[in-house]
Amino acid sequence: MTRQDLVGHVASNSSDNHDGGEGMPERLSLGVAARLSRYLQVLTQAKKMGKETISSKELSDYTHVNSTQIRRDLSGFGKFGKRGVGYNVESLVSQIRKILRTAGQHNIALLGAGHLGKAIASSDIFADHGFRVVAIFDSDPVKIGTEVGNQVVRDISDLHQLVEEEDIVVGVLAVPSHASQKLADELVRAGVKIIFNYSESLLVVPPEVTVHTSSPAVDLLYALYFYLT
Amino acid sequence: MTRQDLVGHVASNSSDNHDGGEGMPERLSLGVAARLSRYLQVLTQAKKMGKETISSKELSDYTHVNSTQIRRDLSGFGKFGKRGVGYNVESLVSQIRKILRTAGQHNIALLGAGHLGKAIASSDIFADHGFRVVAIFDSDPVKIGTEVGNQVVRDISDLHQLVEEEDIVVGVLAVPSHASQKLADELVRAGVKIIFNYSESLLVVPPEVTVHTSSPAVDLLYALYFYLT
DNA sequence: TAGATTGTTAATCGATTAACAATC
DNA sequence: TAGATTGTTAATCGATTAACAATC
Repeated sequence: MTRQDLVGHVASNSSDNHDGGEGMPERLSLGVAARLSRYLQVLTQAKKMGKETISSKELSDYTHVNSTQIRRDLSGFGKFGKRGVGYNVESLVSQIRKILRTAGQHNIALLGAGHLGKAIASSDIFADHGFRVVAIFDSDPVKIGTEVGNQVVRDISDLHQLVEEEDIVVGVLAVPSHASQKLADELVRAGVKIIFNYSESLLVVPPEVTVHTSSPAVDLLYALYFYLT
Repeated sequence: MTRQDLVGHVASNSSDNHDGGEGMPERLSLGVAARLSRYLQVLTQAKKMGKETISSKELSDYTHVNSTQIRRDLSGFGKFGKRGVGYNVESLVSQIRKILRTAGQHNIALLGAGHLGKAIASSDIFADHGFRVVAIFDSDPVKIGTEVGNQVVRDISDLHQLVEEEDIVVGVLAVPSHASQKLADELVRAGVKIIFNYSESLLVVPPEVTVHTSSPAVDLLYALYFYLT
Protein backbone atom coordinates (compact mmCIF):
# COMPACT_ATOMS: atom_id res chain seq x y z
CA MET A 1 0.00 0.00 0.00
CA THR A 2 1.09 3.68 -0.85
CA ARG A 3 1.12 3.63 -1.72
CA GLN A 4 0.35 5.11 -0.82
CA ASP A 5 -1.19 5.12 1.16
CA LEU A 6 0.11 4.59 1.89
CA VAL A 7 -1.04 7.27 3.51
CA GLY A 8 -3.06 7.44 6.99
CA HIS A 9 -5.27 4.55 7.75
CA VAL A 10 -8.34 3.65 9.65
CA ALA A 11 -8.85 0.84 12.13
CA SER A 12 -10.06 -2.28 10.40
CA ASN A 13 -13.06 -4.45 10.97
CA SER A 14 -13.16 -6.55 7.89
CA SER A 15 -15.85 -8.97 6.80
CA ASP A 16 -16.55 -10.91 3.63
CA ASN A 17 -16.25 -8.99 0.41
CA HIS A 18 -16.20 -9.67 -3.27
CA ASP A 19 -19.26 -11.80 -3.45
CA GLY A 20 -18.60 -11.96 -7.14
CA GLY A 21 -22.06 -10.84 -8.17
CA GLU A 22 -23.34 -7.34 -8.56
CA GLY A 23 -24.59 -7.03 -5.01
CA MET A 24 -22.82 -4.60 -2.76
CA PRO A 25 -20.74 -6.37 -0.12
CA GLU A 26 -21.44 -5.66 3.52
CA ARG A 27 -18.35 -3.64 3.91
CA LEU A 28 -15.47 -2.88 1.59
CA SER A 29 -12.01 -4.01 2.55
CA LEU A 30 -9.62 -1.23 3.52
CA GLY A 31 -7.66 -1.65 0.31
CA VAL A 32 -10.67 -1.53 -1.97
CA ALA A 33 -12.10 1.54 -0.24
CA ALA A 34 -8.74 3.33 -0.46
CA ARG A 35 -8.36 2.54 -4.14
CA LEU A 36 -11.92 3.50 -5.03
CA SER A 37 -11.34 6.84 -3.32
CA ARG A 38 -8.28 7.39 -5.45
CA TYR A 39 -10.06 6.50 -8.66
CA LEU A 40 -12.64 9.04 -7.67
CA GLN A 41 -10.03 11.75 -7.29
CA VAL A 42 -8.68 11.15 -10.78
CA LEU A 43 -12.15 10.81 -12.28
CA THR A 44 -13.27 14.06 -10.70
CA GLN A 45 -10.35 15.85 -12.31
CA ALA A 46 -10.82 14.07 -15.63
CA LYS A 47 -14.44 15.19 -15.63
CA LYS A 48 -13.36 18.77 -14.98
CA MET A 49 -11.02 18.54 -17.92
CA GLY A 50 -13.92 17.52 -20.12
CA LYS A 51 -12.89 13.89 -20.58
CA GLU A 52 -15.88 11.68 -21.40
CA THR A 53 -14.40 8.20 -21.23
CA ILE A 54 -11.34 6.78 -19.54
CA SER A 55 -9.64 3.39 -19.82
CA SER A 56 -8.31 1.29 -16.97
CA LYS A 57 -4.87 1.89 -18.48
CA GLU A 58 -5.23 5.66 -18.16
CA LEU A 59 -6.55 5.36 -14.62
CA SER A 60 -3.55 3.18 -13.90
CA ASP A 61 -1.12 5.80 -15.22
CA TYR A 62 -2.51 8.39 -12.84
CA THR A 63 -3.05 6.25 -9.76
CA HIS A 64 -0.15 3.80 -10.15
CA VAL A 65 -2.60 1.02 -9.43
CA ASN A 66 -2.28 -1.93 -11.81
CA SER A 67 -4.88 -1.73 -14.57
CA THR A 68 -6.02 -5.32 -14.07
CA GLN A 69 -6.72 -4.55 -10.48
CA ILE A 70 -8.72 -1.47 -11.39
CA ARG A 71 -10.93 -3.52 -13.72
CA ARG A 72 -11.23 -6.15 -11.05
CA ASP A 73 -12.16 -3.64 -8.36
CA LEU A 74 -14.86 -2.15 -10.55
CA SER A 75 -16.24 -5.34 -12.02
CA GLY A 76 -17.01 -6.56 -8.52
CA PHE A 77 -19.88 -4.06 -8.43
CA GLY A 78 -21.23 -4.26 -11.94
CA LYS A 79 -20.27 -4.00 -15.59
CA PHE A 80 -19.50 -0.32 -15.76
CA GLY A 81 -17.17 -0.37 -18.77
CA LYS A 82 -17.59 -0.81 -22.49
CA ARG A 83 -15.13 -3.15 -24.20
CA GLY A 84 -12.93 -1.38 -26.68
CA VAL A 85 -13.96 1.99 -25.27
CA GLY A 86 -13.40 2.26 -21.54
CA TYR A 87 -15.48 3.73 -18.75
CA ASN A 88 -17.81 6.70 -18.96
CA VAL A 89 -16.25 9.21 -16.59
CA GLU A 90 -19.43 10.79 -15.33
CA SER A 91 -21.31 7.57 -14.71
CA LEU A 92 -18.28 5.97 -13.06
CA VAL A 93 -18.00 8.91 -10.66
CA SER A 94 -21.57 8.45 -9.54
CA GLN A 95 -21.22 4.67 -9.31
CA ILE A 96 -18.18 4.92 -7.07
CA ARG A 97 -19.85 7.58 -4.95
CA LYS A 98 -22.74 5.20 -4.52
CA ILE A 99 -20.41 2.34 -3.55
CA LEU A 100 -18.57 4.53 -1.06
CA ARG A 101 -21.92 5.79 0.22
CA THR A 102 -20.60 9.31 0.07
CA ALA A 103 -22.89 10.60 -2.61
CA GLY A 104 -24.35 13.23 -0.31
CA GLN A 105 -23.15 16.47 1.16
CA HIS A 106 -20.99 16.42 4.27
CA ASN A 107 -20.31 19.34 6.53
CA ILE A 108 -16.95 20.36 7.91
CA ALA A 109 -15.84 22.59 10.76
CA LEU A 110 -12.50 24.25 10.14
CA LEU A 111 -10.43 25.14 13.20
CA GLY A 112 -7.78 27.74 12.59
CA ALA A 113 -7.94 30.82 10.37
CA GLY A 114 -4.19 31.23 9.82
CA HIS A 115 -2.43 30.73 6.51
CA LEU A 116 -3.34 27.09 6.29
CA GLY A 117 -6.94 27.66 7.32
CA LYS A 118 -7.32 30.36 4.72
CA ALA A 119 -5.77 28.15 2.06
CA ILE A 120 -8.21 25.37 2.87
CA ALA A 121 -11.24 27.64 3.04
CA SER A 122 -10.55 29.22 -0.33
CA SER A 123 -9.68 26.01 -2.14
CA ASP A 124 -12.22 23.68 -3.65
CA ILE A 125 -10.44 20.42 -3.00
CA PHE A 126 -13.04 19.60 -0.37
CA ALA A 127 -15.98 21.08 -2.25
CA ASP A 128 -15.26 18.91 -5.29
CA HIS A 129 -15.93 15.82 -3.24
CA GLY A 130 -19.07 16.94 -1.52
CA PHE A 131 -17.49 18.38 1.60
CA ARG A 132 -18.52 21.87 2.61
CA VAL A 133 -16.81 24.08 5.16
CA VAL A 134 -19.79 25.41 7.10
CA ALA A 135 -17.97 27.04 10.01
CA ILE A 136 -14.52 28.45 10.73
CA PHE A 137 -13.16 28.97 14.23
CA ASP A 138 -10.15 30.74 15.69
CA SER A 139 -8.99 31.72 19.14
CA ASP A 140 -7.51 35.06 18.04
CA PRO A 141 -9.97 37.86 18.93
CA VAL A 142 -8.58 39.91 16.07
CA LYS A 143 -9.60 37.25 13.55
CA ILE A 144 -13.01 36.52 15.05
CA GLY A 145 -15.65 38.34 13.05
CA THR A 146 -13.51 38.71 9.94
CA GLU A 147 -14.48 36.88 6.78
CA VAL A 148 -12.52 33.96 5.35
CA GLY A 149 -13.74 32.17 2.23
CA ASN A 150 -17.39 33.33 2.57
CA GLN A 151 -17.52 32.40 6.24
CA VAL A 152 -17.33 34.60 9.30
CA VAL A 153 -14.66 33.42 11.73
CA ARG A 154 -16.25 32.39 15.02
CA ASP A 155 -15.20 31.88 18.59
CA ILE A 156 -14.59 28.28 19.59
CA SER A 157 -17.33 28.55 22.21
CA ASP A 158 -19.86 28.34 19.38
CA LEU A 159 -18.52 24.97 18.25
CA HIS A 160 -20.92 22.71 20.10
CA GLN A 161 -23.97 24.57 18.88
CA LEU A 162 -22.78 24.69 15.27
CA VAL A 163 -21.97 20.98 15.19
CA GLU A 164 -25.54 20.21 16.17
CA GLU A 165 -27.23 22.79 13.98
CA GLU A 166 -25.21 22.01 10.87
CA ASP A 167 -24.80 18.29 11.41
CA ILE A 168 -21.01 18.50 11.24
CA VAL A 169 -19.25 15.13 11.03
CA VAL A 170 -15.72 16.21 10.21
CA GLY A 171 -13.40 18.62 12.03
CA VAL A 172 -10.27 19.92 10.32
CA LEU A 173 -7.46 21.05 12.62
CA ALA A 174 -5.34 23.73 10.95
CA VAL A 175 -3.78 25.02 14.16
CA PRO A 176 -0.32 25.00 15.77
CA SER A 177 0.71 21.73 17.38
CA HIS A 178 0.56 23.06 20.92
CA ALA A 179 -3.16 23.84 20.54
CA SER A 180 -4.29 20.77 18.66
CA GLN A 181 -4.95 18.28 21.46
CA LYS A 182 -7.10 20.75 23.36
CA LEU A 183 -9.12 21.51 20.25
CA ALA A 184 -9.38 17.84 19.37
CA ASP A 185 -10.94 17.34 22.80
CA GLU A 186 -13.41 20.11 22.03
CA LEU A 187 -14.30 18.50 18.72
CA VAL A 188 -14.86 15.15 20.40
CA ARG A 189 -17.02 16.75 23.08
CA ALA A 190 -19.06 18.49 20.41
CA GLY A 191 -19.76 15.15 18.74
CA VAL A 192 -17.48 15.25 15.70
CA LYS A 193 -16.58 11.74 14.53
CA ILE A 194 -13.71 12.32 12.12
CA ILE A 195 -10.77 14.62 12.78
CA PHE A 196 -8.44 15.65 10.02
CA ASN A 197 -5.23 16.75 11.73
CA TYR A 198 -2.90 19.10 9.88
CA SER A 199 -0.75 19.65 12.95
CA GLU A 200 2.11 17.34 13.77
CA SER A 201 0.92 16.26 17.20
CA LEU A 202 -0.19 12.77 17.95
CA LEU A 203 -3.77 13.16 19.09
CA VAL A 204 -5.40 11.03 21.73
CA VAL A 205 -9.11 10.45 21.09
CA PRO A 206 -11.78 7.91 22.10
CA PRO A 207 -11.93 4.79 19.93
CA GLU A 208 -15.13 5.83 18.16
CA VAL A 209 -13.40 8.88 16.72
CA THR A 210 -11.11 8.56 13.70
CA VAL A 211 -8.04 10.75 13.41
CA HIS A 212 -6.34 11.23 10.09
CA THR A 213 -3.03 13.03 10.36
CA SER A 214 -1.69 14.77 7.30
CA SER A 215 1.93 13.92 6.77
CA PRO A 216 3.43 15.34 3.61
CA ALA A 217 6.95 14.73 4.85
CA VAL A 218 6.21 11.05 5.31
CA ASP A 219 4.87 10.85 1.78
CA LEU A 220 8.04 12.54 0.58
CA LEU A 221 10.29 10.16 2.48
CA TYR A 222 8.50 7.35 0.79
CA ALA A 223 8.83 8.86 -2.68
CA LEU A 224 12.46 9.69 -1.99
CA TYR A 225 13.27 6.12 -1.08
CA PHE A 226 12.15 4.91 -4.47
CA TYR A 227 14.06 7.67 -6.15
CA LEU A 228 17.24 6.86 -4.28
CA THR A 229 17.11 3.12 -4.89
CA MET B 1 -2.26 1.37 1.55
CA THR B 2 -3.53 4.58 3.66
CA ARG B 3 -4.90 5.45 3.99
CA GLN B 4 -2.48 3.81 2.89
CA ASP B 5 -2.13 4.77 1.92
CA LEU B 6 -2.52 4.21 1.77
CA VAL B 7 -2.82 7.82 0.09
CA GLY B 8 -0.57 8.58 -3.32
CA HIS B 9 1.66 5.84 -4.49
CA VAL B 10 4.76 5.26 -6.52
CA ALA B 11 5.28 2.93 -9.45
CA SER B 12 6.58 -0.43 -8.30
CA ASN B 13 9.66 -2.34 -9.25
CA SER B 14 9.82 -4.96 -6.57
CA SER B 15 12.54 -7.49 -5.99
CA ASP B 16 13.28 -9.99 -3.26
CA ASN B 17 12.95 -8.73 0.28
CA HIS B 18 12.84 -10.09 3.77
CA ASP B 19 15.93 -12.18 3.55
CA GLY B 20 15.28 -13.05 7.14
CA GLY B 21 18.71 -12.06 8.35
CA GLU B 22 19.93 -8.69 9.43
CA GLY B 23 21.16 -7.69 6.00
CA MET B 24 19.38 -4.91 4.22
CA PRO B 25 17.32 -6.17 1.28
CA GLU B 26 18.03 -4.75 -2.15
CA ARG B 27 14.91 -2.75 -2.17
CA LEU B 28 12.01 -2.50 0.23
CA SER B 29 8.56 -3.46 -0.97
CA LEU B 30 6.14 -0.59 -1.38
CA GLY B 31 4.19 -1.63 1.67
CA VAL B 32 7.18 -1.91 3.95
CA ALA B 33 8.56 1.45 2.85
CA ALA B 34 5.19 3.11 3.40
CA ARG B 35 4.81 1.63 6.86
CA LEU B 36 8.34 2.43 7.94
CA SER B 37 7.72 6.04 6.91
CA ARG B 38 4.64 6.13 9.07
CA TYR B 39 6.42 4.64 12.08
CA LEU B 40 8.99 7.37 11.61
CA GLN B 41 6.33 10.04 11.76
CA VAL B 42 4.98 8.76 15.04
CA LEU B 43 8.44 8.18 16.47
CA THR B 44 9.52 11.70 15.57
CA GLN B 45 6.56 13.10 17.47
CA ALA B 46 7.05 10.71 20.38
CA LYS B 47 10.65 11.86 20.62
CA LYS B 48 9.52 15.49 20.67
CA MET B 49 7.18 14.66 23.51
CA GLY B 50 10.07 13.27 25.48
CA LYS B 51 9.08 9.61 25.23
CA GLU B 52 12.09 7.32 25.63
CA THR B 53 10.65 3.93 24.77
CA ILE B 54 7.62 2.82 22.80
CA SER B 55 5.99 -0.58 22.40
CA SER B 56 4.70 -2.11 19.19
CA LYS B 57 1.25 -1.85 20.75
CA GLU B 58 1.56 1.91 21.17
CA LEU B 59 2.89 2.32 17.67
CA SER B 60 -0.07 0.29 16.50
CA ASP B 61 -2.53 2.55 18.28
CA TYR B 62 -1.17 5.58 16.48
CA THR B 63 -0.60 4.10 13.05
CA HIS B 64 -3.46 1.58 12.92
CA VAL B 65 -0.96 -0.97 11.70
CA ASN B 66 -1.25 -4.34 13.43
CA SER B 67 1.32 -4.64 16.21
CA THR B 68 2.53 -8.05 15.03
CA GLN B 69 3.24 -6.57 11.67
CA ILE B 70 5.18 -3.72 13.20
CA ARG B 71 7.42 -6.14 15.09
CA ARG B 72 7.76 -8.21 11.94
CA ASP B 73 8.66 -5.20 9.81
CA LEU B 74 11.31 -4.13 12.28
CA SER B 75 12.75 -7.53 13.11
CA GLY B 76 13.55 -8.02 9.46
CA PHE B 77 16.38 -5.52 9.86
CA GLY B 78 17.72 -6.40 13.29
CA LYS B 79 16.72 -6.87 16.89
CA PHE B 80 15.90 -3.31 17.80
CA GLY B 81 13.56 -3.97 20.70
CA LYS B 82 13.95 -5.11 24.26
CA ARG B 83 11.51 -7.78 25.46
CA GLY B 84 9.28 -6.56 28.22
CA VAL B 85 10.26 -2.97 27.51
CA GLY B 86 9.74 -1.99 23.91
CA TYR B 87 11.82 0.04 21.47
CA ASN B 88 14.11 2.93 22.27
CA VAL B 89 12.52 5.84 20.44
CA GLU B 90 15.70 7.67 19.52
CA SER B 91 17.61 4.67 18.32
CA LEU B 92 14.63 3.38 16.35
CA VAL B 93 14.33 6.72 14.58
CA SER B 94 17.90 6.54 13.39
CA GLN B 95 17.61 2.87 12.44
CA ILE B 96 14.57 3.52 10.27
CA ARG B 97 16.21 6.55 8.70
CA LYS B 98 19.13 4.33 7.84
CA ILE B 99 16.84 1.70 6.31
CA LEU B 100 14.98 4.29 4.28
CA ARG B 101 18.32 5.84 3.29
CA THR B 102 16.94 9.24 4.12
CA ALA B 103 19.20 10.02 7.02
CA GLY B 104 20.62 13.06 5.25
CA GLN B 105 19.36 16.48 4.41
CA HIS B 106 17.20 17.00 1.34
CA ASN B 107 16.49 20.30 -0.32
CA ILE B 108 13.11 21.52 -1.48
CA ALA B 109 11.98 24.23 -3.86
CA LEU B 110 8.61 25.69 -2.94
CA LEU B 111 6.53 27.11 -5.78
CA GLY B 112 3.82 29.51 -4.67
CA ALA B 113 3.94 32.10 -1.90
CA GLY B 114 0.21 32.35 -1.29
CA HIS B 115 -1.57 31.19 1.86
CA LEU B 116 -0.58 27.58 1.37
CA GLY B 117 3.01 28.40 0.47
CA LYS B 118 3.35 30.56 3.57
CA ALA B 119 1.83 27.86 5.73
CA ILE B 120 4.32 25.31 4.40
CA ALA B 121 7.32 27.64 4.68
CA SER B 122 6.59 28.53 8.28
CA SER B 123 5.77 25.02 9.43
CA ASP B 124 8.33 22.47 10.47
CA ILE B 125 6.58 19.38 9.18
CA PHE B 126 9.21 19.10 6.47
CA ALA B 127 12.13 20.24 8.61
CA ASP B 128 11.43 17.51 11.17
CA HIS B 129 12.16 14.90 8.57
CA GLY B 130 15.29 16.40 7.11
CA PHE B 131 13.67 18.38 4.31
CA ARG B 132 14.65 22.00 4.02
CA VAL B 133 12.92 24.64 1.93
CA VAL B 134 15.89 26.36 0.29
CA ALA B 135 14.04 28.48 -2.26
CA ILE B 136 10.56 29.96 -2.70
CA PHE B 137 9.19 31.12 -6.03
CA ASP B 138 6.15 33.08 -7.13
CA SER B 139 4.95 34.69 -10.32
CA ASP B 140 3.41 37.73 -8.60
CA PRO B 141 5.84 40.69 -8.92
CA VAL B 142 4.40 42.13 -5.72
CA LYS B 143 5.47 39.05 -3.78
CA ILE B 144 8.90 38.68 -5.36
CA GLY B 145 11.51 40.11 -3.07
CA THR B 146 9.38 39.86 0.07
CA GLU B 147 10.37 37.48 2.80
CA VAL B 148 8.47 34.29 3.63
CA GLY B 149 9.72 31.98 6.35
CA ASN B 150 13.34 33.24 6.26
CA GLN B 151 13.51 33.03 2.48
CA VAL B 152 13.27 35.77 -0.11
CA VAL B 153 10.60 35.03 -2.72
CA ARG B 154 12.21 34.69 -6.17
CA ASP B 155 11.16 34.85 -9.75
CA ILE B 156 10.60 31.49 -11.44
CA SER B 157 13.34 32.30 -13.95
CA ASP B 158 15.88 31.60 -11.21
CA LEU B 159 14.60 28.05 -10.75
CA HIS B 160 17.04 26.23 -13.00
CA GLN B 161 20.06 27.85 -11.43
CA LEU B 162 18.86 27.26 -7.87
CA VAL B 163 18.11 23.60 -8.50
CA GLU B 164 21.70 23.09 -9.60
CA GLU B 165 23.34 25.23 -6.95
CA GLU B 166 21.34 23.84 -4.07
CA ASP B 167 20.99 20.28 -5.30
CA ILE B 168 17.21 20.40 -5.11
CA VAL B 169 15.50 17.03 -5.55
CA VAL B 170 11.94 17.86 -4.55
CA GLY B 171 9.59 20.54 -5.88
CA VAL B 172 6.44 21.44 -3.95
CA LEU B 173 3.61 22.94 -5.99
CA ALA B 174 1.46 25.22 -3.84
CA VAL B 175 -0.13 27.07 -6.72
CA PRO B 176 -3.60 27.32 -8.31
CA SER B 177 -4.61 24.40 -10.53
CA HIS B 178 -4.46 26.38 -13.73
CA ALA B 179 -0.76 27.12 -13.23
CA SER B 180 0.43 23.77 -11.98
CA GLN B 181 1.12 21.87 -15.21
CA LYS B 182 3.22 24.70 -16.59
CA LEU B 183 5.24 24.89 -13.38
CA ALA B 184 5.56 21.12 -13.24
CA ASP B 185 7.12 21.32 -16.70
CA GLU B 186 9.55 23.94 -15.40
CA LEU B 187 10.48 21.72 -12.46
CA VAL B 188 11.08 18.77 -14.76
CA ARG B 189 13.20 20.89 -17.07
CA ALA B 190 15.22 22.12 -14.13
CA GLY B 191 15.98 18.54 -13.13
CA VAL B 192 13.71 18.02 -10.12
CA LYS B 193 12.88 14.33 -9.65
CA ILE B 194 10.00 14.39 -7.18
CA ILE B 195 7.03 16.72 -7.38
CA PHE B 196 4.68 17.16 -4.49
CA ASN B 197 1.46 18.51 -5.96
CA TYR B 198 -0.91 20.42 -3.69
CA SER B 199 -3.08 21.53 -6.59
CA GLU B 200 -5.93 19.40 -7.84
CA SER B 201 -4.71 18.99 -11.41
CA LEU B 202 -3.56 15.72 -12.81
CA LEU B 203 0.01 16.38 -13.85
CA VAL B 204 1.67 14.82 -16.85
CA VAL B 205 5.39 14.20 -16.34
CA PRO B 206 8.08 11.95 -17.80
CA PRO B 207 8.31 8.45 -16.29
CA GLU B 208 11.50 9.20 -14.35
CA VAL B 209 9.73 11.89 -12.34
CA THR B 210 7.46 10.96 -9.45
CA VAL B 211 4.35 12.99 -8.74
CA HIS B 212 2.64 12.80 -5.40
CA THR B 213 -0.70 14.56 -5.32
CA SER B 214 -2.05 15.67 -1.98
CA SER B 215 -5.66 14.65 -1.64
CA PRO B 216 -7.17 15.43 1.74
CA ALA B 217 -10.68 15.02 0.39
CA VAL B 218 -9.88 11.51 -0.77
CA ASP B 219 -8.55 10.65 2.65
CA LEU B 220 -11.74 12.04 4.14
CA LEU B 221 -13.95 10.03 1.81
CA TYR B 222 -12.13 6.96 2.94
CA ALA B 223 -12.47 7.77 6.64
CA LEU B 224 -16.11 8.68 6.14
CA TYR B 225 -16.87 5.33 4.54
CA PHE B 226 -15.72 3.50 7.62
CA TYR B 227 -17.68 5.85 9.81
CA LEU B 228 -20.87 5.36 7.84
CA THR B 229 -20.70 1.57 7.70
C1' DT C 1 9.62 -13.88 40.61
C1' DA C 2 5.66 -11.86 37.90
C1' DG C 3 4.39 -9.01 34.19
C1' DA C 4 5.23 -7.24 29.88
C1' DT C 5 6.66 -7.29 25.31
C1' DT C 6 9.63 -8.86 21.73
C1' DG C 7 10.87 -12.02 17.89
C1' DT C 8 9.16 -15.73 15.13
C1' DT C 9 6.34 -19.42 13.41
C1' DA C 10 2.57 -21.17 10.87
C1' DA C 11 -1.66 -20.70 8.77
C1' DT C 12 -4.87 -17.83 6.14
C1' DC C 13 -6.43 -14.38 3.44
C1' DG C 14 -6.28 -10.77 0.08
C1' DA C 15 -3.55 -8.39 -3.51
C1' DT C 16 -1.25 -8.69 -7.65
C1' DT C 17 -0.38 -10.05 -12.23
C1' DA C 18 -0.36 -12.21 -16.88
C1' DA C 19 -3.16 -13.91 -20.07
C1' DC C 20 -7.00 -14.15 -23.00
C1' DA C 21 -11.75 -14.77 -24.60
C1' DA C 22 -15.57 -11.69 -25.13
C1' DT C 23 -17.22 -7.79 -27.33
C1' DC C 24 -17.62 -2.90 -28.29
C1' DT D 1 -13.47 -6.19 -40.23
C1' DA D 2 -9.45 -4.67 -37.21
C1' DG D 3 -8.15 -2.60 -33.05
C1' DA D 4 -8.93 -1.69 -28.45
C1' DT D 5 -10.27 -2.63 -23.98
C1' DT D 6 -13.18 -4.92 -20.72
C1' DG D 7 -14.33 -8.77 -17.57
C1' DT D 8 -12.56 -12.90 -15.60
C1' DT D 9 -9.69 -16.84 -14.67
C1' DA D 10 -5.86 -19.01 -12.54
C1' DA D 11 -1.63 -18.92 -10.41
C1' DT D 12 1.62 -16.57 -7.31
C1' DC D 13 3.19 -13.67 -3.99
C1' DG D 14 3.05 -10.76 -0.02
C1' DA D 15 0.30 -9.08 3.97
C1' DT D 16 -2.05 -10.15 7.95
C1' DT D 17 -2.95 -12.35 12.17
C1' DA D 18 -3.03 -15.34 16.33
C1' DA D 19 -0.29 -17.61 19.18
C1' DC D 20 3.51 -18.41 22.08
C1' DA D 21 8.24 -19.30 23.57
C1' DA D 22 12.01 -16.36 24.76
C1' DT D 23 13.60 -12.95 27.71
C1' DC D 24 13.92 -8.33 29.60
